[in-house]
Formats: sequence, structure tokens, C-alpha cells
Amino acid sequence: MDKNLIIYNTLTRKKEVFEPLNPPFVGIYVCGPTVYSDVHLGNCRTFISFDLIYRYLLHLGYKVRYVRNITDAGHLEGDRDEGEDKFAKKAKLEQLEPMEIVQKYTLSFHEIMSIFNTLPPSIEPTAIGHISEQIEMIKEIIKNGYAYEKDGAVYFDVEKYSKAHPYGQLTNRKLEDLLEGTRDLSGQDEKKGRLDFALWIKSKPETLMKWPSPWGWGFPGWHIECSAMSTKYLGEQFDIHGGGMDLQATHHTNEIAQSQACSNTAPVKYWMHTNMLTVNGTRMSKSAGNGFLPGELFTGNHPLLERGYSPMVIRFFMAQSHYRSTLDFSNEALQGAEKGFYKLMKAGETLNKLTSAHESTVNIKELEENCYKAMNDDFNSPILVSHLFEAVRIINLVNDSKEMINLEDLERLKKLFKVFVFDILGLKDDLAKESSDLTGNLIDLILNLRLDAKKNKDFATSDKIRNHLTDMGVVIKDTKDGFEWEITN
RNA sequence: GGUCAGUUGGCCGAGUGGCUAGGCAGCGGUCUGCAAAACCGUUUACGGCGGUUCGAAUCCGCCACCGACCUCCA
Repeated sequence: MDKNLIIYNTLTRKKEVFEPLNPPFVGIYVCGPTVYSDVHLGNCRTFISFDLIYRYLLHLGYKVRYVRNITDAGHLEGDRDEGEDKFAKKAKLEQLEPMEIVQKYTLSFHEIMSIFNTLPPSIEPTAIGHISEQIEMIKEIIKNGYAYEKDGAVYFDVEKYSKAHPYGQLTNRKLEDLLEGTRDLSGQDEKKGRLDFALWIKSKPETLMKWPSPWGWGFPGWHIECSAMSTKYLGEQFDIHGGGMDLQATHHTNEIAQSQACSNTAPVKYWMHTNMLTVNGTRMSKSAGNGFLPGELFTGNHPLLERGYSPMVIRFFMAQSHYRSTLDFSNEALQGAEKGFYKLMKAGETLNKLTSAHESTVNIKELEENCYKAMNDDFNSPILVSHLFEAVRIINLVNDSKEMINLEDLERLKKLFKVFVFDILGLKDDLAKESSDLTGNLIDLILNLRLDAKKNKDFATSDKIRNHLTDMGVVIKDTKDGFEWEITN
């Protein structure tokens, strides 16, 4: 098997051969959700993308430690160390304790992730659970001279840091450009430099979520949690750090600076960023009113949705685009994906019924190589999907006796289908075919009566039965000397 | 204004300096009592204008449009 995995590294803006720091171990950290409201569908895309990456790394035989955090404290509105705490605001709004907010949305996040059939991460640390680690890291950064305390708050000194290390490398920006863009500091601001960001924020008397620190009561800044937790579980240097593209400029840039300032090493070898989700061409966002929640997408209960789409259809839809491209949601696109997905699932069923011949007229080995080639090229799932439809074509042709397959190839094809469709793409067949024995027996009985009618050329009766059953969601397919049926919806 | 992406056929979406991804939809056909499913065939697209090249949708430049982040505003 070709293990020549290539990953696009945001840091270098190039595709690079993936070489883990300590093979066969791979450490991967993905910025998780801030659990102050229902998980955004864009977040889901990021986590589904990294689920695919995680699954493929596992399939290649790596011993992967996948860390995805839960942000449950310290995330202020506007990401600029000012404004209200997201949890406190929501708590006030819903008349709950901040920790009730955290619990509520953590649970719903896990539920949605499980519905999308994502594997749970190896470790899912929370910011609140790692306050002391964050404090220790801040102390170290102060000791190294890259942070300063001011009236119970601690800020990172970006300008000083940038003299020793490149600061904006993740977005290819120079410090001067960044400085140019910021406005003058207002008089009461405690920051020395315009670009400085908070590592520790002093609490106000009314702040509910606060902890003691060497600088008094307060809470950690948003960026420090990821640096502290990734260091704790993956070490000062680890292989892959991922997240949405919107985190690249600020959050990840500051993460690099913090870790570098603390332990004097670049924390991450490969930075990976997933692209945004759009709806009818524009970015999905709450303010634009074009965002829907995962639940609304499943049920179709949203003005922009003609109807609901199953979680696996959505997962398949996402797999049909590359993680670094924007993906556009529209009813037309989703319905197209739905057709394709069930075609793929049906082929999987057909595959299990195929019989082998003495020789093969199809090339399964080549197909398999193509599948690996696609995934090895920066996890190119759309190309993989296109090859899987080649598999679908082969399956159907063999089923129609238009091609032949020998036992060895058939086993290879079955394995390929299972590995790529279910293990790697993380899909599962969700066709509603659970029916009681009674229902099944009744349908068989009715269809046998219809078969009799057909034999007597009583097509009026046979069509009447078929039409009625079709209306009830039972799809009938006549075969040479009998029938097949399945229940849809 | 700055930085970075992108603009592909009816829709969604890959990709590559020459060998026409794939899915959905459409059309024609095979099969079928008729259907459905499946299969076969079919519609040859790469924002505009220049340039490099034997050859560019693919490389370069300019322009237009769209998006993200920063800024602004909240």
C-alpha cells in the first residue's frame, strides 16, 4: 500500500509529504466548539472533515491521539478581550447558571456529532478543567519576557515577540500591515501595544465564572486554553493542528506565539484549515439569516429548506467537496447528493449478493489504487467518491451479467467498499427498511396475489396494487420470475 | 483599505500545460405487459482582455465579480 500521504500545510501554503514527528504515533489537535449555543452547521463541517482525516490516519495504521477541546469559559464576544462573556450573556438570557449553559450545549453538541457518525476524539478537554495549566503557561510566558501584568490582567506583548519570531506567518502578514489596520488605543486601555491580546482577564464583581490566580481573581483569555491543552496532551511539538479558516488569522496566530514564547519551539508541524459553508452563495451566518441548525436541516423546518435531509445524506454531500473549498448548500444540491448517496448504498447491498465467476473482466486492483491515490492527495474525498461510483458501475454490471468477477476480486471489492465507504467516509446505510415480520409477510402476500394477476394478464389489477403500494412508500421492482420490494421514507 | 482564496457545463463539485473526473437533472436507447431499478449512448464547460507556448480552462499580467479574515461598526 502506498503510504505517501500528502497534506496541504497552511504554514507553508504548500502540499507536503506527511512525516509524523514520532511514528507510528500521530498527534492531532482540533479547535472544538464554544458551547454557549447550538452547534453551528459550519462547525459540523469542520468536525466532519477532521473525522474523515482522523479515520484515514487510523486506517493507514497510525496510532492517533485526537484531541478536540470544549471551550466552556473565557470566550468573549468579538474575540477582542472586550465585550461580554458569551456564557454569562446566554445564561442571563436563558435564566440559567453559566454551567447549565455549558452542560446543555455540550450534550447537544455530542448528540449532533454522534448523529453525523463522527468518532469521538481520544481526549476532549475543557478550558475550565485546565485553569491551572493555563496559569502555569502564562507564568512561563511572563518569565520569558513576552507578557506583562497590568492591574490584575496579563497581556501578550506582540511587538516584542515579533522582534524575535515571525508573528503573522500563518496568514502571510507583516506586523506593520497589522499595526496599520488597528486604531489608536483608547485612554483607559491597559494594553501596551495595539496588537497585544489577553492571556488572563481580571474579573468584575458580577463575573460568575472566575478563578484565583497570581494576578487576582479572573479568567483565562480565549487563545491560551488551546496552547495549554495541546501542550499537555500532545507535547510542546505535535503533528497536526486543525480548525476552521476563520480561526487562522487571530486564534491560531496567537496560539503559535504563546507556545513559541513559552517553550521556544514551533508547536505544530502541519496546520490544516477547513473552508466555510455557504448558503445559496453567501456565507452561512446568523446575522444574514441564512443559517440553519443541524436539527432544522434534518427535519426541513426552516424557510430556506424545501424538506429535510438525512444526516448521512449531508455527510455524503460534504464528502463530495474538498475540505479546503467552500461548500454551498442549496435544496437542488442536497437533493442531487441524496440520489447519489442512496445509489451508493444500494450498490453496497447488491455487492453482497453478487456471485463470482472463474475469471474477471474488471480491474479491481486499479480501482483500489485510485482510491488510495485520491485520499493520499490531501484527503481528496470528492475524487474518492468519483472512484466509488466506478465501483458502483462495476457492481451493477456484474449484477446484470454484463461483466464477470472472480472470487479474489469480489472479496477485494467487498473489502474496498467497506473500508472506503463505511470506515473512512464514515457513512452508514440509513434507509428505512426496518419492518416487522408481519408487515413483510403482508407485503409478500399482496405481491404474490399481484403476481397471479400478472400471470393472468390482469394488468389493471396488478397496476392498481403497485400504485397503491407505491403511494404507501413501498417501491416494487419486478424481476424475471418474481419481485423485489423495499420501504422508503 | 490590507492579507488570502475563488470565478468550471442546467445544478453541485474535482482536476490538469496536450489524453474531455464524478454525482444530480435532461435527452435517446436496451430491458419490461407498462413501469421502477439497472445498463448503454448523449449534451464538450472552465469570468473578461492581453501575454508566454507548437499547444492554456491549467503558467504570467491587468480588469471585473464573489468570498473569508483583519480594519470599521455593533
